[in-house]
Amino acid sequence: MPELPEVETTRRKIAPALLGRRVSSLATTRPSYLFLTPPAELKRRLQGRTCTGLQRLGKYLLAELDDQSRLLLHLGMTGQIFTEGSTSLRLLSATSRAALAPEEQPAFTPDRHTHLTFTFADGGPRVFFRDTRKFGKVLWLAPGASDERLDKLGPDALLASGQVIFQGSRGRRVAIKSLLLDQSLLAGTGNIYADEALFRAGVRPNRVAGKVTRAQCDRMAAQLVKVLQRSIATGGSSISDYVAPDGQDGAFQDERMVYARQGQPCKVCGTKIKRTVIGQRSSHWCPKCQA
DNA sequence: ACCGCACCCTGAGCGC
DNA sequence: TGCGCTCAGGGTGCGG
Repeated sequence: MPELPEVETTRRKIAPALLGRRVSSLATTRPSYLFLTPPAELKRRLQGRTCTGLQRLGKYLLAELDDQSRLLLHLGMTGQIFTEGSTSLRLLSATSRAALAPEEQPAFTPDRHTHLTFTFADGGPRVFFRDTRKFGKVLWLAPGASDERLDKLGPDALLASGQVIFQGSRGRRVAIKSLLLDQSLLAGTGNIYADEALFRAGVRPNRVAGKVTRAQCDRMAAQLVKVLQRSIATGGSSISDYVAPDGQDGAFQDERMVYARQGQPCKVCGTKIKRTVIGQRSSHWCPKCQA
């Protein structure tokens, strides 16, 4: 689910439900891949704490706590953070959703994929962290502690510049698409928006990074920023407050030019959109619009 | 330093 | 209905 726009949307949505509320207890699932801090320690560290700030670093969320410690969260591929009582339709499969009338929305109860359940001292709505594939991450950071994951992040993708991409790409033989996904170059770019930015910049995803011109880098940076901002404005590609009864996805869905549109006509020139695999990620592009 | 690839895990959708 | 296969918005760690 989450690239920069989805994580930012999550941050904005969840912040009001988190800030200033004291955690009375934390429930977790069993120790697993996603717990970089073991569940038992996590409970100990977070009980009694109050969240004083929530920031986004690339695709990471970093919660600041009242004892100066911090909680690092990553949503991986399928992570979701949401409050009790928010619509739970998007937690169900598309087929389950379609079968339900709006008034039949079931109340969400933590299931085996709900790895964190925050209960607050004020007795208000709980906050859940759910991740079916467990590619997400949960890490508690002691006051003043740093983490290599954060240290190696490049500048935020919303601040992308042609200069950064140009310099970072010199001498590199990887595909430019792979470079755009490198979080140490720019933090926050993911598979959808890399493809969308490359289309809008008119650059083929498999171009050797070191051969991309300065002018192309300028276009890629400008289009990346534009597409990310636009997606944030529409609430991201799949995370949104409102999910139509028919199970329709997020608003940015309709604005995608290439991602997951293989075989369909290019919205600009009508040529069939191609799909190829670059760096183990599916890539979508127009053979005519992208040189 | 760079590069390509295996791997972490679960579920949906498809063809047979 | 079930089986086997492919696919999925991410990141790490390994060997060459």
